[in-house]
Amino acid sequence: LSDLARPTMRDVAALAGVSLKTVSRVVNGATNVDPVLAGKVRRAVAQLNFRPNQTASSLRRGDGRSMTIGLMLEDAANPFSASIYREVEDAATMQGFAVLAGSLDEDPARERELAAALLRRRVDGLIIAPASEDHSYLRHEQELGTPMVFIDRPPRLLAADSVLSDNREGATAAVEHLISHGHRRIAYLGDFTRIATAQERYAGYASALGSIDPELVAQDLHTAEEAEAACASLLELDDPPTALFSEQNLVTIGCVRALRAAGAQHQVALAGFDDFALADLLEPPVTVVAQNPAEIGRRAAELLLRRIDGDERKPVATTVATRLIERGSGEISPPARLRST
Amino acid sequence: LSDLARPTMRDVAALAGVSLKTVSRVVNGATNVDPVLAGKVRRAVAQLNFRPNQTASSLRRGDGRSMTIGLMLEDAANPFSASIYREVEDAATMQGFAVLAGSLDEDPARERELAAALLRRRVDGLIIAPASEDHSYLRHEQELGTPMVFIDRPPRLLAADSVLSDNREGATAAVEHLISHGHRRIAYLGDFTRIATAQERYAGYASALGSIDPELVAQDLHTAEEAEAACASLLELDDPPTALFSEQNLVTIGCVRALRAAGAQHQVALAGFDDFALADLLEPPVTVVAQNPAEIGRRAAELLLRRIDGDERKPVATTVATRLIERGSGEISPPARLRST
DNA sequence: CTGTTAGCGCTTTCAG
DNA sequence: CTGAAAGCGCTAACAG
Repeated sequence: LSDLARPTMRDVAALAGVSLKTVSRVVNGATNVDPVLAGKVRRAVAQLNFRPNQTASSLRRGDGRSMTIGLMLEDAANPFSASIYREVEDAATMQGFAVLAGSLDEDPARERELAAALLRRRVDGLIIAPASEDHSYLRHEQELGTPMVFIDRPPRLLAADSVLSDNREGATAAVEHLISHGHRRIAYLGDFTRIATAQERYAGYASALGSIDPELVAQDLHTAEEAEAACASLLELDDPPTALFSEQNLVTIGCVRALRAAGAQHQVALAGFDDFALADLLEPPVTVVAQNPAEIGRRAAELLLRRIDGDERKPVATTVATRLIERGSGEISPPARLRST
Repeated sequence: LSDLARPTMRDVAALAGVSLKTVSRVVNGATNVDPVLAGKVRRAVAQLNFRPNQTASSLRRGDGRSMTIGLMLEDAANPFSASIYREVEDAATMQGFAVLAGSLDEDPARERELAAALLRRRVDGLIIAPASEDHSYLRHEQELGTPMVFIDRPPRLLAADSVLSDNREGATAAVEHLISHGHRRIAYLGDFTRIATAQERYAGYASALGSIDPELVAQDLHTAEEAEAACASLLELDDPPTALFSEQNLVTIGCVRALRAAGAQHQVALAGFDDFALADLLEPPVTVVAQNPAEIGRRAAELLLRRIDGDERKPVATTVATRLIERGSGEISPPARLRST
């Protein structure tokens, strides 16, 4: 790997026998250039394998755009984040933007570090699935004109755009579905209570149920293993739940495992928040409230790009509907003696 | 969103009453600065909310590093790519690099466009899961000193580092496993024959089997739906296969569906290349040859970062082992009358 | 230890 | 339609 010097516009200009500015015009597709000179320039570009340095260009350019947007995800490896990533990428690419992304792993410190890293690189806008509960540290940046759209969870202590699932509504729908099948003892299994979406989904569970038996509530479950253990305990109660509402993907999977280990997968009903691959191939197939991460990603990207384009309306809060998908596990009835209605 | 001017080092220098260069020194953590002046500078930085412009810095800086690497994936939304992404991100972040990624969707044109977009942004290196079969277009860039590591599929017409699964070996192991359980009529279901990994895995299948019945080979299946249809046809043959070897994730899932639709999931054996979530929760659980995408991502990132650091050894080809995971579907025996050995 | 000068690669004036 | 000069925000090189 010899370190030759990378050709610059200067080199192209010299080879083509024109001025630097003419090269700049041709490279940027200006129309008012003598076709003869333009031809010479293009030939020189090809011969030298010249690649414009977009970072230098954006430094000098009037609008100062880097043509790059920042995307802060919970974890790029999880399917929810990954499908948001993909939609954002597609929308961005279509308009010539590249995507600089990173994962937060529920760590507020990581959120601030990543934001700083992206901002040092002068991204033109930010899409944030936040881990922290205080976004005031972004206010100055926002005032400087960097637009930001929050996804999955709302901004706190900052007025900004958001694109969120209707978490409360979706949870209520799932629990009401279980109630309509005759269940009264419905357990809640969910993630960290400090997570905004978990709070909302718990609120939806609570409001559908009216009164809550604290014995049936297991919170702060963050992995499938934790959920499996918690679920196993619930099933061993003297008066066990006849149905489970699981607040999150990994928790749902933990429940599936625990039910199966107890041989109860056809006795105890299960409805989970968030869909997952192959849910329809499990036995029984798993009933879920599906979010629409692709739609969230698309809407967020479109909104951000409009903001970058100069849209200065006040912040908008967009809600993306959830959808109950009945597959079997949520339509199991309780034992006859325990049936309500 | 008022468009105030973003503070620059000049502004910080003016407020702190020092020279621009002193600010630069403090911001870059130089030690040889009078603590009193450094304090003034830090106060000014905080007061103005100054953020260094890394793109300007890298323009001037000696090494010209953008502290950004480019990552070209098959599809950021699929779990294999997503887990590579995550490992690369972690390795990059640890050394202060950011990741600019994009998806190729098996489109060679998209590969070239994305490479160009990343190179315009002066990424310091490239990790490429290629879609094309000719990478000579990158030679000039490589000679200019941009290191590149190919993953999942090898570079073509270009000498470069690579980190690949042992596709052939893994396929052979899977098919030999089926043979050891008494199967002789083993079908192959796989993706586009132009994809290098599919070629390797087919070669592994062929070499394990010795002789091939073309009736049992279904290729160019790219979606679960196509695979399901192809699998259904195979099951309806006069002399149907007693076992299936599936070359790829989505194909495996198509097979699972087809087997289930035919009620044959406990009669016909199935071994798939590439693991997937919940494979162990299906009925029967699916036997696979697992790749190790995390390991591929980690190795590729480490290698690339070493190259960026100046390592100029000649290209190395790294192989990451696969692992046969016996879960049940691959251990089904053929009907007695058809049993070999 | 600090400041001045030059200039990274490019685009913006603004004059020819 | 073209080019020369200036400068984006920052750091290298050198002088004080």
